[in-house]
Amino acid sequence: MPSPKPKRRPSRRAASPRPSPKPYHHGDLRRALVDAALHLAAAGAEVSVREAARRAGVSPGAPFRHFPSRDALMTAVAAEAQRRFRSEIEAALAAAPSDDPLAQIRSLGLAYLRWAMKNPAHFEIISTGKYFDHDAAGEVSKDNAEIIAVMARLLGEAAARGKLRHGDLKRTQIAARALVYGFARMLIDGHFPRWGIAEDEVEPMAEGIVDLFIDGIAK
Amino acid sequence: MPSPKPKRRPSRRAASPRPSPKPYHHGDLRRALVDAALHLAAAGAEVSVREAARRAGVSPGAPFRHFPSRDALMTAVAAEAQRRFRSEIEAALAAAPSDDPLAQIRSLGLAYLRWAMKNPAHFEIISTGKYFDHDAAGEVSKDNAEIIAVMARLLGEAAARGKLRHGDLKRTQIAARALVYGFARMLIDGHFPRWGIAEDEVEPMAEGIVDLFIDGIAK
DNA sequence: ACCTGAACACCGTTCAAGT
DNA sequence: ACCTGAACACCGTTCAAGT
Repeated sequence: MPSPKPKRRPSRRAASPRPSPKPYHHGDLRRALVDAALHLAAAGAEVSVREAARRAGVSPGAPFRHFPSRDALMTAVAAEAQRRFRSEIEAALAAAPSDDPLAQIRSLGLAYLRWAMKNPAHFEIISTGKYFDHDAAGEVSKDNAEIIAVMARLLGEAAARGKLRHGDLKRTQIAARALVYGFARMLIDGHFPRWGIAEDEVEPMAEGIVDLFIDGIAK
Repeated sequence: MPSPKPKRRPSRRAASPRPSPKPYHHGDLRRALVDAALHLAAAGAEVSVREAARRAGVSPGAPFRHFPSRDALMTAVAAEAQRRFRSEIEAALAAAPSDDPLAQIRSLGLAYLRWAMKNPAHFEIISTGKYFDHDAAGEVSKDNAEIIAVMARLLGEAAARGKLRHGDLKRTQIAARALVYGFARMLIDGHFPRWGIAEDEVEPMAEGIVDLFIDGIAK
């Protein structure tokens, strides 16, 4: 991952000869904290408010001017990750043949798994229910609901064309989601070594289970 | 869950007239700490070494005489939970028709999901890769490997009788595990409300996806 | 308006000292 | 042999005080 280094943004107007190394007003501390948290997570570290503050060059109390709690920060981080996740999935769907719903479902599943494999820590932040207990996380829910809606539409089209063996679309959709969610989670939770699956076998296996599932539901 | 209350075991030899309310030697502090942690988790609380020590009536440093770290305590907790999980699954398998591998696989899947639904916090402790990073957790791995082996045997039998559509048994097994793991995790991570699945719809849905999957792999 | 820095109540963990 | 209790370095969070 090419880590976009902490951008020292030019101060808002005329830059003073020597830009102060620790400006009193940060400019966009909120954004800097979210970025720091994303980098911490991607590096495999625990995300702490204090460490994010350190990375942003501010005092331990400063983040609480922008987020009422650690959970609120993590919710913002999750929203950003979910946004990236969704946009990658939509790109994959756009590249798939638009007249074949099962092929589109396959693309959706593969894009889902590929993103999770490339961004395991961010996937975990999106997935785990530790933050935003209710669905107070409007943005996260919205982006997720969008993916759910796309999948529902694709399943509906497939059913309309007589391509599905099973009539209960909701059940089919939950099973599909459980499959990819479970695979991604097993990866993140470190189960594959115990299953004798080496790192370079994960991606082919991901493809394999998507195909196996689609074969199973297709008529 | 009938909480087995912290057993005040009789002091080792002749009990003094009034048993001291806070005995200096605990008897089995290790066990008491694991039990406390299991109860804390089941109650939805964070498991902390200090809180477990408090529950066991000892000082904050005492647990470290029995566990080198918090992770070591959690590993012991996970081992106990995994043991219970495995024994419930084996009971369910024993009750299923022994001459029908697909029916046994169905029983296995349902027992897996039922235990996870009844013991979400314990399932999470077993599943999450935060503790016992490698497979240093001998007991957990052994009990889990046992379940994996049973499933592999059942799939092998089903294939030998020509009951499977797909020849790649490993792939089929990973897909099956990802399905139940993902369903359990979605429950724990709190995703079902966002999917419009109420609490009393979870169990039928669990059955539904197991049946759908087995239909998909059966010939 | 935004940030500092000290403070508080929590953790995990260590270690001398007690019994 | 096992536990206490103080200590240390961390957290999240609050709040007066600074600019």
